[in-house]
Amino acid sequence: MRVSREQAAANRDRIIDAAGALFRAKGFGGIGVADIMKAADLTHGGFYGHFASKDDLAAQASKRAMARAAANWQDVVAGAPGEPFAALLKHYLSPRHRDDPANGCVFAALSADTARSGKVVRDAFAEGIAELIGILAEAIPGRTKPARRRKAVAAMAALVGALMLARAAGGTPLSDEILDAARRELLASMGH
Amino acid sequence: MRVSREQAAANRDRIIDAAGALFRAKGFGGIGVADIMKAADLTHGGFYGHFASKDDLAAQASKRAMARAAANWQDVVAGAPGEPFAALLKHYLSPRHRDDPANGCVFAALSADTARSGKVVRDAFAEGIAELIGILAEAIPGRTKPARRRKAVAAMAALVGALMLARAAGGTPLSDEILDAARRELLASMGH
DNA sequence: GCGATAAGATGATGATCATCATTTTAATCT
DNA sequence: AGATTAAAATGATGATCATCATCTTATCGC
Repeated sequence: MRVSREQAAANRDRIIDAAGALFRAKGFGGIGVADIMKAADLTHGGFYGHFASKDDLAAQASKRAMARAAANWQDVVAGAPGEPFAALLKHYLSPRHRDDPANGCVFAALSADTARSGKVVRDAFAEGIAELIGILAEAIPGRTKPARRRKAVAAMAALVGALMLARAAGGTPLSDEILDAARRELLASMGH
Repeated sequence: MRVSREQAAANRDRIIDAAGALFRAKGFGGIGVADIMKAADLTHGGFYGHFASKDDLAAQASKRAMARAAANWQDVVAGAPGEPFAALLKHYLSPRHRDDPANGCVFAALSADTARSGKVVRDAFAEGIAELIGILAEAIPGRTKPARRRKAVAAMAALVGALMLARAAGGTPLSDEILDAARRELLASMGH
């Protein structure tokens, strides 16, 4: 049952979005092509008309999620002109974000899988991480530019690590403690 | 071909160690029971005589790796009485550690998988994280005890996040930059 | 409008995997 | 020593999965 070109493009879009959420929720290996297609209201058959392989889809879904994250961070920064860094902390280290990995940070969800992937995927991730670091560097106070850059890199690592550990300890008191401690210490480290 | 009780215990030990390395290198789902047994120089058949399930093995291997990590951190701290925190940073955020996940930190390797696992696994991980945080808190300067605890929690998150991102960006210049920036900023945040 | 074409559905295929059953063989117990 | 037992090997089993082949049907180019 052929559909229009626009319909097909919309379908591909839905597949990429569904994959983006499911990969983040369950990992690259934790979800199958058939289930992704089902989540996009399609059957598994059409998959290889849209993508060369599951890895191809993973790459596209990751890139889209990274671009969305950058846009999202830009919005948060733009929405809090006085305290952009504090606003980012509040969003990123919230229980809400911790409890919704499917719609959350790609890096916190898929860095481990990425570390085990090929160079192409790792390069793409490095680019995405660098983009968020750039946004952070703009949102951070600091005397010299290299100092701001260094602080931004370290802050990025702290954000991702705190979210990941909070998720790994999910359901224990430590989970909330990690989010709070990371937020407070990061704020303090920026001359609070 | 039956073996002695000690031999069987040694075999089980080798299985747990092999699993600990392979799980860290490839993730819980990235390696099969048969390959783990092969790495322990056994065939797959005896597996269920030693473990109730693959999950059971994953739990035991994780617990052992966490205990080893705590002992390792204690050793590092004891070996650098003047600057225990700096010594931990140097070990943890080294390219050597980044490039050898199979023998490295369980939390950096398996937190994402753990976040997707059941409450039992998450509780075990929370306990392991808390143990390392305790060691960090002792190695950190700070006026009050709660302040040290808070700094330790945040530092733990920063360490794990930096290692994970450095691995995800492995092979790019950003990877080294992350390790360096995290080390320098963490040192600075402890009154350098 | 008609023929070429391509999207999506249905339904293999072969590989991988966790788990289990059976068999072999050596250690432990009496 | 002989009987018992348990560790490990061999070899299913059924499930899941990525990928591909084929078929149907509606769109698009003319």
